[in-house]
Amino acid sequence: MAVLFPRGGARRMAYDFARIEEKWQRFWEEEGVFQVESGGDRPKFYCLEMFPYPSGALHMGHLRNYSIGDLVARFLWMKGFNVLHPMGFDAFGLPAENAAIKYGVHPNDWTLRNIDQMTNQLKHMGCSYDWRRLVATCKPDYYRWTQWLFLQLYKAGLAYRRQAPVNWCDSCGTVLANEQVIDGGHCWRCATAVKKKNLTQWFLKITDYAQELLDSLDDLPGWPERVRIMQRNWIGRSEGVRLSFDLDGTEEKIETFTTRIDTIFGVTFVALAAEHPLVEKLLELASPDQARAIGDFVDVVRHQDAIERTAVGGEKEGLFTGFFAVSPVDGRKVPIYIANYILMDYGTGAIMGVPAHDERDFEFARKYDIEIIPVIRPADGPVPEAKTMDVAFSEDGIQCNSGEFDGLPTAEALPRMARWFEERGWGKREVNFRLRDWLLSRQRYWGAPIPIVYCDDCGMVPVPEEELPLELPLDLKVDEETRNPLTKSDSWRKTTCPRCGKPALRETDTMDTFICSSWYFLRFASPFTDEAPFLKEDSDYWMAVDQYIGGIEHAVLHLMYARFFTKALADLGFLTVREPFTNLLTQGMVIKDGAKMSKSLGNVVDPKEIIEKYGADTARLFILFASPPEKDLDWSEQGVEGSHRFLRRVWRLVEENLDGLTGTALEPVPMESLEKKERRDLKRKIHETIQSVTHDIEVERQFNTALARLMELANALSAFSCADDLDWRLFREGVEVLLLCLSPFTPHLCEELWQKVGHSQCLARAAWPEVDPSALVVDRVTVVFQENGKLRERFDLPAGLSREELQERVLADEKVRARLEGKNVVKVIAVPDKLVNVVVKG
RNA sequence: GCCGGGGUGGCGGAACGGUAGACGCAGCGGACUCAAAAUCCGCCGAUGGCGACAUCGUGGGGGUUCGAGUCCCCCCCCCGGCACCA
Repeated sequence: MAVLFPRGGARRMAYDFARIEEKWQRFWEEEGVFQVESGGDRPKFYCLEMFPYPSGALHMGHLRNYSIGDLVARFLWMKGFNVLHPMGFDAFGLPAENAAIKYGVHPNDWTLRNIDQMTNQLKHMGCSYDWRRLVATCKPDYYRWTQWLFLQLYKAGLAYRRQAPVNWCDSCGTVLANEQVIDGGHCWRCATAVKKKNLTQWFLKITDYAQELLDSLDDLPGWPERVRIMQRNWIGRSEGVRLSFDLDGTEEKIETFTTRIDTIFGVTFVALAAEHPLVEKLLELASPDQARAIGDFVDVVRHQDAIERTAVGGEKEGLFTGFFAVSPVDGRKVPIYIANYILMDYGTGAIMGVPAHDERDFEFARKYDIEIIPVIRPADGPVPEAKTMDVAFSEDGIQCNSGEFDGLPTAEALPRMARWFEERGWGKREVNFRLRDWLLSRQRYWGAPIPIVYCDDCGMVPVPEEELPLELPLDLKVDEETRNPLTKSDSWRKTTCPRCGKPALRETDTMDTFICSSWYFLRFASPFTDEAPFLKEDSDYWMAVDQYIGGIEHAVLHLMYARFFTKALADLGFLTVREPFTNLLTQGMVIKDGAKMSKSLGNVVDPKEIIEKYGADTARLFILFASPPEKDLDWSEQGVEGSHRFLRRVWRLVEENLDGLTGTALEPVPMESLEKKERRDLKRKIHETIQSVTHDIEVERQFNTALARLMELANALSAFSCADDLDWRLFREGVEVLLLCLSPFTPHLCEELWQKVGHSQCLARAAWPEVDPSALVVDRVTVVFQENGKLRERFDLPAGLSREELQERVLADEKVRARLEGKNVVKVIAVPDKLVNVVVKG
């Protein structure tokens, strides 16, 4: 302890976190400490956390997300940046409707009440948000601009309506975008198995940006590699050749797509998806019996479960149509099948079957006894025997049975044969993507209405921009039967055509809420304007988001959509940047008892209770200390207590030494004027702490190790005893560095203690401490002596000894000499300030 | 199957190719107390030894190196993503 019995012996105050936290939250708010404007001398920094859905209460994932964000925002302000750190609510969505059905509350009331509650909770966390900039996507002054942006995309041809087989979730009562179907065909929200339905829906042309979305992933070195890989997988680019086969005896052509044009000489069949348009043609051309067989088969396949049909290892089923296709390269006639494993969704909905070199085609050919022709052999082996093959040979190899291409390795054959095809006009090189257009319609009430009117004479007519927002009527009742009351409301549906004035009908679907969250980060830059969704001067100043923080679950949802929006808005001239988020941090989950916290497992810990019991500072400290941010975090009540204990020790460290601290000059003592070891050690510790904490936060984003260093500093300060004024000056320097560096983690406690030691300026707006390089000078080091790399002795030696000097001094030591007695020393390795390793033989 | 990320004390987790286990939690011993809580001090990878010490130890097996948790090769296990995508 610095002082056992504090001077004056006055009764000291206990760490009353509730009082302190309330006091400083009020102070920050009343003084407008965290309000920021664009411009000024400081470089800008935009720190953003994924905004929450207003479910009613914060959960641990939020607590973690926002603790990390607030740490970054506060740290960077102290480092000299002009930090934009806003918060809002992703407020449209299904839970509000479910609550309406269950509790008889209107979704709007339910949502607004939850926003109030959660805003309150966020304020109790002590986060440094500029609350003036709050946005809620369900409010007309926000969705007005969501609708406006939709119309801009519509005008640009990026929003369109068409009929397509789409994903339908029975439980949610709406369609879903492809990204929202996970785990082999389940709804991302409720895990219900989705169905395919043929519906006319609104889409956004995200596929226009597929190539750029893929390419510019390389321009995002600040993103975790795994997120970029997930997006790359999702976009699923593949290069190949589109080629057509003639339908024998007709003028019809069958378009196929292949990435393995090098296997063209091995084609032994052609297969069509059951939904392929050519199937209709075949029905016309076929004999009545054949037509019946085809019709029956197609019916069966079309009714097969979508998931089952696209699952690996699913039973392949096909039917020979009785027709033949003609191969363009050699005029061979091969049978045409309809097969359940061919997807109309991908490529052309028809394939060339090469069983020798494709696993799926192989399985199919064996089942239906189709010929197999190997055209590639392994580089180091013979041509596979068609009769005895038991798996397809799908690797690279050497061409054979391929005419003029025989002997070429795959890597060469592929481009050459593609060129050959193009030259002869048989096919065209083509790039295919797995990414599909974004289905944005939702058959739900609680969302932003799609601002389109359908007129018998004029067709689709956009609602005029000056009439926006097209407000969602709040006087409709949401219940189980009328899932989307807009469809039953004449006052909503019946309108007049904006173009011709005749009676017309409104669109009753609303927008996917991911649309709302695809541009909210832009609104934060211009939250007050009613002229535009955002002002270019603001977005030019603030964008891109320098640090974005959120859960990995949005790797291919929100994060892909927001990238698409940013690019589209840039092309429309509204934005300069083409990528919204420069650096991305994906935090791990909060785990308890080895499993994700969930109601069904009953292992949920409510942040509210933790904050009430221990305070926000303790909750934040624990969550930042228990694990590095990207890893999952194991919740431990004992760990929370440990964090609380640490804060009480910091409190006492200041409180019990208050007289000494305030009775001394606020003037750091330079290292040069310190001679005593204890003083030099403490001075060094203080500056080493600044150095490593800064590095851990700024470069490594390892907040847990930063805290470990701060705990060490606190321990060192506790162990230091002050005898004279020089000691107190040093001690005070240490305490202030501790408070400054700890403040982004536990801001309330640090503000309070900062004030106690005599500062009148708010700590949140103080400057981050600077490292004094002269204080980092190391006097003595521990050098180890090793025998064949094994640790034998330790020595405390002056730092900076030369290689030779070090070796000499260590080898001269009595214990070392005794150890080496009679041994044959082959080699000595000396590393200054580290070790001396002796290689002995025998 | 393909692509990522992991595997270190009882637990969460640290370690520029150079003292493995920082920091914390739990545990053990002690101080203070009538007692408890709180707090403080000490110990805390395993095995053997009273001890100084010794041996082993970062999923398993090889290798490179004076020296490997860290680099290379092979294998096992866990987590995540994609997957009948032509």
